[in-house]
Amino acid sequence: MALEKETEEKIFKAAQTVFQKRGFDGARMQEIADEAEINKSMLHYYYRSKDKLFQEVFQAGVKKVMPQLFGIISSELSLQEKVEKVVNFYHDMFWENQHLPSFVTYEMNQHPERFQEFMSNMNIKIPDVFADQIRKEVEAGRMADIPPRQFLMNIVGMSMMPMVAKKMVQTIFSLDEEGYFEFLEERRKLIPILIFKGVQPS
Amino acid sequence: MALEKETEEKIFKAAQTVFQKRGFDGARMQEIADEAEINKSMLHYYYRSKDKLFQEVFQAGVKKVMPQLFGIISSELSLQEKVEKVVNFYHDMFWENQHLPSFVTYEMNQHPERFQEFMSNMNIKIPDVFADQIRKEVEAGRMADIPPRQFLMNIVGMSMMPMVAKKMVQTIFSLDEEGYFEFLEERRKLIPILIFKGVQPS
DNA sequence: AAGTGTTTCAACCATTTGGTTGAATTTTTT
DNA sequence: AAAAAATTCAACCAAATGGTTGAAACACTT
Repeated sequence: MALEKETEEKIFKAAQTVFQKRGFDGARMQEIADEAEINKSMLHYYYRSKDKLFQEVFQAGVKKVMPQLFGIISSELSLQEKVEKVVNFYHDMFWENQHLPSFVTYEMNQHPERFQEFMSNMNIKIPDVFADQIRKEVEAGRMADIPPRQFLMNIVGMSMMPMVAKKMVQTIFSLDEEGYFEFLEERRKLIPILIFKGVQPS
Repeated sequence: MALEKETEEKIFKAAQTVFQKRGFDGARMQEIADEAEINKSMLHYYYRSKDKLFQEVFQAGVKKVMPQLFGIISSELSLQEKVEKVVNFYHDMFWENQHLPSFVTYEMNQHPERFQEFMSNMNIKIPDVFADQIRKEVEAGRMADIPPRQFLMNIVGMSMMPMVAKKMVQTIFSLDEEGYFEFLEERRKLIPILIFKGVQPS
């Protein structure tokens, strides 16, 4: 039982590594087996097919991102704190899972049908508390009128884009690994300021 | 000779459609042939291999995006006008090439080596005129101090992210095709305002 | 009309790939 | 110690896939 769980986990982690790096179409079962240091037979012993293994990896990926995001914006924190928390969450998560943002984004485009149901099952919608918070700021004249979905898109776009387009950013700005990380740390501080100044009333 | 060019172009356009939609690994030569309404033999008659065909499609994709972007920010327009032009360029280009932003971004991550040289050959770096423009605004106290690369990243991130993550945006915000397009048109107007308010001096 | 390049078609090939099988070995449970 | 489960290995299979070939039909140029 101890070994059993270990192996299943080894396989799963290897699958995460390979799928997130290569995508579904680019991933090879043999590479997953090698990465897990087991043989191909074991893959099918624990997970019946590539498809099934992929689904679990993908869903785990979505679960690692979405609940946290919606957890933060559904909380009772101030808007300011929410923005900072979301930005920090994306940046922290990215160090541990460099390919995750790109992976989830891309595979979601490739197989939307399969996962829209799965997404609806989780509580994926802009929470009232978040929309209300923005409306209140607008009515108090402390914020320009902006649709909550656009406000959210600003935060996510500003944070995720440089992660999803890592190699593009590195190439255009001539950044090695270290320079790229500095670039992201620079952004981490800048984004909340930008977001709020950006919606000041004019 | 007339037919020759036509066929080569039919193949190329079909390859664009299929590669941009499915990615290199997901694309099938047979599907490209079907899309072009010719048979597989012709693909190899004009383009020797999948790899070669892909390279041309990818490079054409990069060329459709990068020179325009850098053309705009290298021009003699005001900062304000540049931002508006870039945002409009991304939004206009996207209607015609819905998969292009996602395609270029993703494939660049998958095969960075192959294309970094190609990118250097084009004049891909932040032009002095753009950096100077920002520096001047900062020194005049009309703008908060912000690294030019971050300023550029803001524009591109705000514009491209909802395109690259189309299905994610649609799912989270419950948008059908029409609602999604409205969402993007809403953004087209919002982004320049946000960008400039965001960097106002405090 | 002859010759050249283009296009089709169908068959073919080698390789890759996801998946299977079954026997042998090791580990865990009872 | 016996039974059950986990693991390995190597061989195997069928389907998919990128690519090739060669002959026949067609189009275009000269």
